Amino acid sequence: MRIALDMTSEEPIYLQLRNEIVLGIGSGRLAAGDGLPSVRQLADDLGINAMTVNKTYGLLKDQGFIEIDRRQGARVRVDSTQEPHFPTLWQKQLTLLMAEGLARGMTRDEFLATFEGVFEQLNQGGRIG
Amino acid sequence: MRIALDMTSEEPIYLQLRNEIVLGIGSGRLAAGDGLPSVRQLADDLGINAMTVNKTYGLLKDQGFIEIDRRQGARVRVDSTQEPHFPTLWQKQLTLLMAEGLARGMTRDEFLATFEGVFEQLNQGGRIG
DNA sequence: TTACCTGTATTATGATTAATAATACAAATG
DNA sequence: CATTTGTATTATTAATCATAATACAGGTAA
Repeated sequence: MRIALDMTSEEPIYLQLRNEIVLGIGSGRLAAGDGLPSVRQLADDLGINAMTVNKTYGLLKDQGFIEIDRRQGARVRVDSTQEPHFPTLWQKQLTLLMAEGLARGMTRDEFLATFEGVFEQLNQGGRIG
Repeated sequence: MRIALDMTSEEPIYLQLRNEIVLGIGSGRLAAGDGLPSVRQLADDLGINAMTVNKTYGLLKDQGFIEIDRRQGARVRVDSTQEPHFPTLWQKQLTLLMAEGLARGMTRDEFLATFEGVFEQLNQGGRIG
């Protein structure tokens, strides 16, 4: 899976990496059970420190997206669903995002159109099989 | 307008404040042309430093949500729309958010329902007149 | 067993950011 | 002329980010 990091961004590297992996899972490019590279391997590929990757993996584990097995490494969880207050947080983020859109003058139709477009995009990203 | 800050949050105060104001604008509780409190006034009310409020106002100005007039203070912009690469950024954020939802097992219908709910909530928040 | 590769913990360092505090200043209002 | 606006400056404290160099426990495979 291709991962692009912006070293000039003010967004921390470990967060960028976390987001890229979540995007991979959400789009299906990373399927449940798929293994992730080892922290050293991925750090080498991306040209960053292994502890930074480790921080990302720890975060993804805490957030329930992956599970970590000694020796086997990190794998995408089969049931990423069970996070207690996820719905509340998610809705809060959506509220802020939509408020920003409304403040910019977006209409309900524009919301729906963008929504549909993103959904399509994510659904096409998956693998066949 | 009521503003609640969480001093224990890891989200910076100036960002929390920025988000609260954007929520105010998006929901219509703050209408175009409305004046915001002075930096010192708001800082006093919230029990934070005036320079922190100033940082928030500067950010909101840079992002096109408010305009700042010496002596008159800060006012909500009438045309918050004209920000060049806003649509791209907005879509990127929505993509990440929806990917997170998909990874959690959310369905298309759940997306739409939540979306409608948040839209309603924001539209009811506005003022009459 | 031995050698290797997992994630992880530790300690240190340098750079940046967040928040506060105490002033000070230009500009506009009353 | 006194007041209030946003803003700039300087300093300080605390926290975060990223790196580096190791080291360790625990599985795996030669």
